[in-house]
Amino acid sequence: MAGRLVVVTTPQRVDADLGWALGRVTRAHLHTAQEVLSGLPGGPRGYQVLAAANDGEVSTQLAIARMLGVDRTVMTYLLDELEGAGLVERRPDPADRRARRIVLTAAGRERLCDLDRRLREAEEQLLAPLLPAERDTLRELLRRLATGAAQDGASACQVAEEIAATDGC
Amino acid sequence: MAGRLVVVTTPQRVDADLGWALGRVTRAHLHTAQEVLSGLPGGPRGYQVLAAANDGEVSTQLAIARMLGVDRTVMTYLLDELEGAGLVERRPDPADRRARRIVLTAAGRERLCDLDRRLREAEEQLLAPLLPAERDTLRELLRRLATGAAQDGASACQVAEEIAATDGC
DNA sequence: ACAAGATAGTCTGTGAAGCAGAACATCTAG
DNA sequence: CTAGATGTTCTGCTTCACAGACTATCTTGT
Repeated sequence: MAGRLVVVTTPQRVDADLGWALGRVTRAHLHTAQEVLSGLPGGPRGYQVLAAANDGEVSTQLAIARMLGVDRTVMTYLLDELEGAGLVERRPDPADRRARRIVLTAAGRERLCDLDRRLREAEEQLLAPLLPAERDTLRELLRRLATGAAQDGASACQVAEEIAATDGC
Repeated sequence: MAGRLVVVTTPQRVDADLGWALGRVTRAHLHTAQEVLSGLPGGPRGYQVLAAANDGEVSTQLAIARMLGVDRTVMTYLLDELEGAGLVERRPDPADRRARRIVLTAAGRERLCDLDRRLREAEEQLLAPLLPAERDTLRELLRRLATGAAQDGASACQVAEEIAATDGC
């Protein structure tokens, strides 16, 4: 209200709400992802389980569940389906016989690799309204937020561009 | 597979997945929002309905439903609750007697204003891992993605900083 | 002016999805 | 060796949102 010399943008407008934008983008992403991942057991979450299991650092069911933010009881039937499709295996953890290590089968790795590529394409289409550099910035900012990591040196606007050229697979 | 000379970053790691980051951040935001909005009928979505109805441009139930990405049948009981709490009113649309215009009551505007402020604080805490400028960049990028708008001139990294100083209410 | 189809809102049923809680096996600490 | 914590699975329940039908109104074509 005070007469500051300010463009009067964003006073309680929905499209200024972070929650609204997040929800909308997430929903849109989920939608495109579901098309790409329609055949995969568990859909988008099935993919995330594959990806989580693939990078090895987290591999027990509970660790994956926590990383993906799903209930542990959900992991059970998610993995049932993925295992049934021959994409992952539940191996006894040698260090802790209560736990199961989730490892990808050869088919699983192959499938993941393929999906990864197609997902990337779909995402780029989703991010079309942004400039290429901005897309990388967004990815990087979201990644850092999701991991809870603070900036490690340079600003994201620069960092993002350095990440660009990777091949996948 | 082919021996390209490439830094082997981000080969199918979960935390490189846009969907994963989006889901995680959205979930975190929803969680903090739910604390702030615990008393509000409809929770976070109740807030979004208030915000959508407040900016006037979209005001019929269906328009709001589409903007928020909820089913029209859900709007009915969402609005029932908000109306029951005396925060909004359903007024007949003079131009179309099928439609209802959703308008905020005085109490609704006041409530929205208060929630808006507290939500902002909570969000800033959520965005703590990012630098202040990066937070604005993220907000701006997400907003543009959500509205589907392409960049209108300057890059977001600059644009965001110009938006900063607004008062709300 | 009238009929036919589209659209806004509401209501009812149904199906799915996920969580709480218990059960079982195993680990860790005292 | 006991007591409590932790990983996984299973059962039951609640919740929630979607499909579909229904009414009222708008729109279009003839």
